[in-house]
Amino acid sequence: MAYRETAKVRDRKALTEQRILQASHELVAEAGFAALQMNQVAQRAGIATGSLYRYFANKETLAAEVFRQATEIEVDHVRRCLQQADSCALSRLEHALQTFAERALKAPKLAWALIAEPVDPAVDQQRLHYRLQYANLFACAVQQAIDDQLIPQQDPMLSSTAMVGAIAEALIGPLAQQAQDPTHAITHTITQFCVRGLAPFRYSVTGASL
Amino acid sequence: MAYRETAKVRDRKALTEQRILQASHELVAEAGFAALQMNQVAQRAGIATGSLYRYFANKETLAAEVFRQATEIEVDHVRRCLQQADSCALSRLEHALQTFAERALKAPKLAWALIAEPVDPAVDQQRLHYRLQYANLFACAVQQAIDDQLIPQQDPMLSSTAMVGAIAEALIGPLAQQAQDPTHAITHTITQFCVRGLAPFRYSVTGASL
DNA sequence: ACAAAGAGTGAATCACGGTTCACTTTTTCA
DNA sequence: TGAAAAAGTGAACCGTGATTCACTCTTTGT
Repeated sequence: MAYRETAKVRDRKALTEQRILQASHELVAEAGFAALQMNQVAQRAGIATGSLYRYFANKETLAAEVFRQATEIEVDHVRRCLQQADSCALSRLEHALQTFAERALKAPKLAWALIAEPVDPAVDQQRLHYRLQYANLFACAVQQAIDDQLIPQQDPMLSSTAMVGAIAEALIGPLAQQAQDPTHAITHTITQFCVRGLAPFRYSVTGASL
Repeated sequence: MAYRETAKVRDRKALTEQRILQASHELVAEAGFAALQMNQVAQRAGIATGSLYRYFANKETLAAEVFRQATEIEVDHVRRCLQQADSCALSRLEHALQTFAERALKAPKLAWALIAEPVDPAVDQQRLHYRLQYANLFACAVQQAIDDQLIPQQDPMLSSTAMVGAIAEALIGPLAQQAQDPTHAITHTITQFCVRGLAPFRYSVTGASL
């Protein structure tokens, strides 16, 4: 036996894998999973098509991993918003929604790919998994708000899903008109819509928010 | 010239075209536009693959027509709800949302295909067109409610889009758990979420709806 | 320096599904 | 009835894009 993987090789392989994932991420962010084509990925990563298959068993696996990483980042952002301990559950939720909305609006193709684009069973399963994480995060905040009697009793999961849907549709749906209003105004409006949906009785008759 | 299309032939052709559209509609309703494959359509319609092309120039055209017809039906349902003159704008809107939600929940695959599934440019353009009709209908009701001072000033189009998104996501998104609650309860809940999103100050402190 | 083992390559292959077209069948009318 | 015109057929064709594989290049330990 005259060969055993050494650190140098391991590092190079790790680097190549990173380049593959990076290239894939770029393609998806630019034009969705439909643009994730094996020789495009290879070309952008600077390797041969065949080499891809030394790193990922098949396209499904690669796509699922790209999806997983991308969603992880998004979920982390939202989680961080919800962990700030310096305000009430409802404000934190509002902040998280706003972040979610702003990030979606800044990278609409990516957001669409993660939220809605159908790909294949493996990715759809990943999507389900991370969707659950998302929904759980929001739902958890909703539950806290309920416990704190800031909003009335309701199914937190359903509300959470509805809020994600409202934001997604308004910002990246087919009718999302590009930047008629400035970014911040539009995300604020839609966030307010969501929060009001949860919490009718915390708002005064003049409609002023918390 | 020893041939000119006669009534008999015309009728038969019309019938065949109907069968093609019917078969296509079934396939889409069962598994989305991805299942709209030319030889599947032909088989279900009981004709040869080649014959399809005597009726539709290509798949794009067929898909667009299937989409158009299906959406027309849905839009009509909603329009009818909004035309009832016997109640206030907000009640009508609520009724329309409820109808939209119930129909989506009963045929989720079809709803998904019409609302979200990406197909091809021709269909996407149709989608944009009918989405606009949809949004306009809801937005019109929202505007009326604003004029009647039932809800505060807001961008009716944005609210309308958000409501459609909330319903779609909650009912047919990847997290749409099948029938945990009875149909009516779930559509009612989500409808209420939407209406509250519009109209904070019409609700009393107890959270009772109009 | 050499041989074993893995890593890298990219042209060839394969699967899938839309489209075509040479052919058959049906319809119409003189 | 016969010939023109159209309708119907389905196997062959084609483009696209994932996957394979026979080959070359690198790396490693003796």
